[in-house]
Amino acid sequence: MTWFAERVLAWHDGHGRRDLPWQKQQTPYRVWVSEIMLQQTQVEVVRPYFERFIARFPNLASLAAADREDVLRLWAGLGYYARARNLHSAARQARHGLPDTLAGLVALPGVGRSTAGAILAIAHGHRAAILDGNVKRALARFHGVSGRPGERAVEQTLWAHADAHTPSERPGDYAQAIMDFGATLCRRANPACSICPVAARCVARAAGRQAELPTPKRAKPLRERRTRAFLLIDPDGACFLERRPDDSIWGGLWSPPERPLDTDVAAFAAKWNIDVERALSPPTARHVFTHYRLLVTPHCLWVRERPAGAPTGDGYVWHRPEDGRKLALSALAANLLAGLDGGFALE
DNA sequence: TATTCGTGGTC
DNA sequence: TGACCAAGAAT
Repeated sequence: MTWFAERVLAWHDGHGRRDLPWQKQQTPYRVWVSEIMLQQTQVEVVRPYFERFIARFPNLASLAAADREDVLRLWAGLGYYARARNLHSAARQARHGLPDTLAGLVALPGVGRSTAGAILAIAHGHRAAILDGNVKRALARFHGVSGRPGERAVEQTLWAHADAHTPSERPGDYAQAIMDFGATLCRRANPACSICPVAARCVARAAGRQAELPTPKRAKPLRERRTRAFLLIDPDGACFLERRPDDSIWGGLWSPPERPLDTDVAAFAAKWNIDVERALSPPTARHVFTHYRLLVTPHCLWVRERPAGAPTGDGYVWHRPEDGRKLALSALAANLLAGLDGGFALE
């Protein structure tokens, strides 16, 4: 075992997080679900979603037998909904048991090399490397790897370091140790070098380059999309929703209909002023109803404020040009139900 | 290789 | 408070 792995593992044994929900019964199914939820998502955000999901779908068979709608409902609010769609699809593909090889796991939708490695190491005890954002940051600093992760050469170098440090003893514990180490000590900002178990041989630490590594992505210009939301409210205050296409944002979830700015409002209203489905608890539930009044968001801008390279960041925000007030679309319908001004939150 | 996908944490 | 990004994968 390398000095680095030994030190990180020892640190985790004494100070790491070892009582997380998915660390209790480390079955392939539970590890798989947790690793998918944890993609680009912090531990404390995942925790309640994991508990609810496992309570409802305790094993592979129950998930495979579930309706996709129910899977998405449990995922609502967690983001990156392709993960839920892929998870459900993969459960049906592997209905009789998850693969226990790298190639078999990577063949499942939503499972890449790093997630497959985590499942193999944690659930099966195989010597498999992982390379998530935490590991990239820790290894880039420890070995002084310059260059943006994303460049082929940098990626290859980091994978090589990750593999070299992965021990044949306790590979699952090491996988969780190195991720926890990156998340809690070798943080992006304010790394805890003073108590770091590997600071003595850290290249970045010796050179005072902790803040420079890993090399940050290039900042990119803002983009903007303009669309219009159609908010149909029935006499009870329920809001009409429709299911979004899988390949769009919030794919598979329910939201107020979204159309181009030049959409014919009258035609749209005529089309929907019949029996349609409504939702009492947007954006996922459906009910049948008949009469709606149509509210059209006034010159709403659907603005992508995030710089590309920083995934979604400030998110998708509805702006009202008159006063600049803004609100996430996910809260728009809820505010309409509450009788707030045009769906925009009031101070 | 670059973009897209989301919500919330952090400074 | 806006900017950046987190237990990545798909396209």
